[in-house]
Amino acid sequence: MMRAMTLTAHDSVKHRRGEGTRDKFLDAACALMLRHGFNGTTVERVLAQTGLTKGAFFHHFPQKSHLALALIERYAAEGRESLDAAIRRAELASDDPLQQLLFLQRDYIERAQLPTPADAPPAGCLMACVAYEIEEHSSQVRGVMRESVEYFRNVVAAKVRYVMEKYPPRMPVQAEAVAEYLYAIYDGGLVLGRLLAEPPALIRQLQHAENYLQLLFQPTLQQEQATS
Amino acid sequence: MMRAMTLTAHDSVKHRRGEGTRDKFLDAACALMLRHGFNGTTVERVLAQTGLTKGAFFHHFPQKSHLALALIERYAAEGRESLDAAIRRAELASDDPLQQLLFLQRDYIERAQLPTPADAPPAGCLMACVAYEIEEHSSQVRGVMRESVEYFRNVVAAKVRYVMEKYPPRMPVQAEAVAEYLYAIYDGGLVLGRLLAEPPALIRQLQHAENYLQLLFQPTLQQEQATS
Amino acid sequence: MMRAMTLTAHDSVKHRRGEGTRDKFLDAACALMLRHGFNGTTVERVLAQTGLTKGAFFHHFPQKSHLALALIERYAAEGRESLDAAIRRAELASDDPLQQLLFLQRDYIERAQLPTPADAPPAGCLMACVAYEIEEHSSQVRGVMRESVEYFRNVVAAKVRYVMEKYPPRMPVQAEAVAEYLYAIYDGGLVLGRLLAEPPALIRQLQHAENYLQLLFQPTLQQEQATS
Amino acid sequence: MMRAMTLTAHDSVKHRRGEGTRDKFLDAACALMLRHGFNGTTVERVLAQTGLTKGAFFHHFPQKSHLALALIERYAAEGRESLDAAIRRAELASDDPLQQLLFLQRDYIERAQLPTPADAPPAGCLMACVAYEIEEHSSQVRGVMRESVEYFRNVVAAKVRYVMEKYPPRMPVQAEAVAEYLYAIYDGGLVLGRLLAEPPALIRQLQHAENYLQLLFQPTLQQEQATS
DNA sequence: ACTTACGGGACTTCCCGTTAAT
DNA sequence: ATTAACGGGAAGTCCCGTAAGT
Repeated sequence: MMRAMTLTAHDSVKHRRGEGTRDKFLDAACALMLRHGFNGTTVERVLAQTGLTKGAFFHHFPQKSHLALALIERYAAEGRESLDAAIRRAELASDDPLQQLLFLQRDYIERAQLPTPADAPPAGCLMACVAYEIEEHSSQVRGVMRESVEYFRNVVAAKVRYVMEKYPPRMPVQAEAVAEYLYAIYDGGLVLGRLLAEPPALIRQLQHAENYLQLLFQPTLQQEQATS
Repeated sequence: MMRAMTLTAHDSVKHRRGEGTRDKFLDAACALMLRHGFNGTTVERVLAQTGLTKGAFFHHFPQKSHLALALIERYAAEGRESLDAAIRRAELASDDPLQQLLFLQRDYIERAQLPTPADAPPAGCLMACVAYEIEEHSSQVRGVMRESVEYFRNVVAAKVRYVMEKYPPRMPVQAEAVAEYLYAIYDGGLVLGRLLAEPPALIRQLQHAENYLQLLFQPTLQQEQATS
Repeated sequence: MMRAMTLTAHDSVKHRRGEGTRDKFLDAACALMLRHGFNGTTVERVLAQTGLTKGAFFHHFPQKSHLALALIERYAAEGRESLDAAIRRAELASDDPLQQLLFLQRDYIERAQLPTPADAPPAGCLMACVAYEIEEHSSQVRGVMRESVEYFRNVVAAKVRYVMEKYPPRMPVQAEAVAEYLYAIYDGGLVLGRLLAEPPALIRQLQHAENYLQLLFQPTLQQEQATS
Repeated sequence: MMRAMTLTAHDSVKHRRGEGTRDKFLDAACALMLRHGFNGTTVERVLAQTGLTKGAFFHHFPQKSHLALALIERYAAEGRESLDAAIRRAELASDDPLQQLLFLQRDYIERAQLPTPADAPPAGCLMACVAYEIEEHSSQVRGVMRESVEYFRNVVAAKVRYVMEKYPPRMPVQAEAVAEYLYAIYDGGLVLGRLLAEPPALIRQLQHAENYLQLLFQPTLQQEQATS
């Protein structure tokens, strides 16, 4: 969640022989998951997508559940990196915490607007996908997902706290809850985009979240914002 | 979405022989879907839950996909009824469109707070569940889902338009987008509740949505609201 | 075997209520058998063809095997009647036994040449059909089939014996074997017609059989015959 | 058709791992087909016969229909080889085309007389078997069958043409039709053997076919032949 | 590291047959 | 006599996983 769906190959410098194969599996499985869910992503389908063979698959993932875990771990790591990078960009752009927070939100909006290849799977959150087949997965997978959300919440909540110190909110809110909310509206927007078969629905939700941040914290609220 | 998960038996007055059986299947399948997803909801599991037999299942649902369609159709119908009833309650409670809208939102919050049986599946939206296995499902299922969201959006947007006529929004917004937003934050909250394994997370999101409505439309904004 | 495939309704005078239904089942099952074999003729397919329901089927045939038996018995009875009628026609046409035998064979050829409706199943012998799934059937069914062949053989062999008394065969043959042979070439022709997807193949075989009878018995063999 | 049922193992010199398994399936399936037909030849029965597993079966035949095709293709290939070998033997035995043709026919008769193991399925033609469940099979299977018959017809017709050049037939016939006839009487004899539950019935039909060839072509017809 | 053959079980589908009701 | 709901099991397909081989 909260970052553009990037299925592009990793840029790891050192490729042990076979690392590429493993990533091919992860890339294919990720795309299939967003189309068919986890149980619908059969090993055979992954093999068909990659052109590799069963032996190769089970060499890298002794159990299919290992694939799910690796997928979620990679997805969580990408999410953290994506957040950290966006925070850095925001902090470079302004010294004011509110401007940084708004910059962060706009950054996510912009990335959500990037064009996607025609054959890309419908936009979606791999974790939400797993969350809706939750009892098919191990507690380890659930742990990674929870920690991933908590990481986002903690990092963003820290920023929100700075904002709240400087800009008293118009309504009583908690920093963690605001951070969570930004996560929730992103995932909610993705679901809505799928239900309506209309990916831009996500953008509209993210803009409401930006509105909310401004209404909550912006002291002088003139009509300087543009909304679609 | 946007309503408590009600798996209670139907109260239709007169059952043709076999209607009860069909509903038993739907009830069990609904609960299983929210735990395992559609592919994880094997017919065998449904039979184990209901104590019925394969013959009975196949009699009512010649293909397993027919179960998915029936499930989604029933869920959509319940959602519409739930919305219509909540709208009626809101209109009885006040004559002011903004108060009605806020009442509606609080109504959903209260229903989300109702205690659930210990063996209930984790809170979730059946449509979101299907949306994350989207390519396993027919276009008919997708159509029912889209129409269901559109119904919610249209009904709520009508109400929002009345609000906007009387209470000019502090930021430029569109009625449909606001209605959509209420849907999205509900589904996003459900996903978040699952990712954190913490169902009350949904409540916090719904309250932010209420905040947003107030900040947008309420002319005199004092500190009378409660936050968790 | 050895008669045109007649699937037309029976002309029984007295129809007890339900007799029509039973015959509908038999007609539909007969056509399906010649397309799909016995195991491929599922009860559901018969129901789809007839528009009747399962209860009606099992009312008339407590087991599916009863259908097979009824089918074979009806087919055997029709075969006997068909033979008896052809024999009568032959005996009316000439007093000479050889001419009668040749008339009989030409009668079968003519009936095999009758046009068939476009939606008729490919020409075939219901008994051959059953014979190729032989171990799926009861000994009772096998008995009816054997007796049916024996009836044909005995009736025709009697005629062949008269021929042999008057016209000593050019090669030593037995009356029963000649009768059998006429049966065999008919069924072989049907198989060939199916293998080549070319129904007229049957006619060519029947004409060879006629040739054989002439070569065996005809004292003065001039070139009065026409062959295709 | 027109050759003894040989289910003996292939004598290919070098087996890739797994070829033996595939042939085991084909051998077992062939025997079961002749007893139960294709639909009666369940995969489970094949497994019971071979002692192999479902996984192995599905590995070699992704669909059951692929088994049918493989079976028919192997059967057709064996039929061609069998015919070619018999033709070679006939051409070694005599220089006279008529003697060769008669030798060929007697060759088939002799092979049909070979004793069969007690547990062998009733004599039958795999193609006739499929032909009587024709609509259960793909057009590819039908094509292989038609080509198989055409091969036999063309090869034998070529020989018959030589005979006709040297020995003008007593009745006007076509070479192709005579070749077809030899095929038809073989398959008809097999059906008759099954209907009478009396395998030797086939031999009697084949001898009539031999008679026919002699009556048609043999210039001086003495009583040197033996009949059963 | 990667391949092919295989093992074996689960799942959907299909089918024969029964039963309660009319 | 005929229907719909249902029972229950078998069939074909699919799929995860193993293992021997290269």
